Amino acid sequence: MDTVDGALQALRSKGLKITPQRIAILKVLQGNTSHPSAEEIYKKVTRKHPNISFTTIYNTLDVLKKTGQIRELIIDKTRKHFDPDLSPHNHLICDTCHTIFDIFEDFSDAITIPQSVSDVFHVTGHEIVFYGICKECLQKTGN
Amino acid sequence: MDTVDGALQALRSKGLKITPQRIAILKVLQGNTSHPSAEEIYKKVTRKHPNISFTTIYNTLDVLKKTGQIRELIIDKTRKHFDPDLSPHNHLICDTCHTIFDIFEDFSDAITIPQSVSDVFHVTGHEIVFYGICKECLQKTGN
DNA sequence: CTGTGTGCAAAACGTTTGCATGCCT
DNA sequence: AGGCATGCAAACGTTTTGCACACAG
Repeated sequence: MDTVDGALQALRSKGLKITPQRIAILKVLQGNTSHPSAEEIYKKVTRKHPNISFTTIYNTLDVLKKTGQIRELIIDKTRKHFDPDLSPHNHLICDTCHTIFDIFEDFSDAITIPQSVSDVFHVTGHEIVFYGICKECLQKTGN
Repeated sequence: MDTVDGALQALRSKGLKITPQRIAILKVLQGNTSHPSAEEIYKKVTRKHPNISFTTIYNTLDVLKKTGQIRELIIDKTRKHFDPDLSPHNHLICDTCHTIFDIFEDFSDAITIPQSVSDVFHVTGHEIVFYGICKECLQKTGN
């Protein structure tokens, strides 16, 4: 997604409804580069919207995913993460603190599927995940 | 891991114990290219070892992971999968049936971390996951 | 004999569901 | 008015934990 307004229009155009809860969730997501989990979104939304439920968070994330406005990341063993940045990019995840970072380098030139594979599998996309340790954790651990 | 015997020796050399349950689990894993989940391993082991518990499955998988004999795949939203093949390779996952396939093409030439990234993150490995639909599901869905 | 491994049951965890009510359009 | 959205509580599936007992070394 780009802007809250754009996202709202996308919802409206599909007959979906604009609610204060959805607006609040979209505000948290807009420009968010922290790859939040449902719980992180819940916590932030709760600050200004104390009565919101997890059901609504999950429902809205599902709607946004299905309308192609956010991406679900399968990177973390323990929970799902969401990324409002739809531009093609990849991720680094710290083995220690589990923070997810963006990497905008383009590797797509080399990622070509050989004929032998495309014969038996229709590839629609790919995701590269880098594992390692972030600077902060390196310093804490006494490199 | 390569062979059951090799894996057992690796355990022994670390003061860990060889039990019938561990042997049974290793037999299921040896040469297994189906990227089984804990439950799939449990089901297979149960055939010859009806009293084994899930605790032992998880415990053994954890031990094998920590001794570097199997790899845990973070690919599937709903459960963990394990891969005894430690050779560098990547995976395809079918969006429909969630089967995981291997792809042995080497993309590493192009996957170079730029200085700007390695300054703030120490990369130890990476994994490329391809998404799409496998041949079987394509045919069922009426392509 | 020591301590690691096992199996059971219960708990924990993130996520999903059923349902009555609420509210956007 | 109609139907989608909300919030609650309960259910779900996977994984983890506490504990007493068993057994490999």
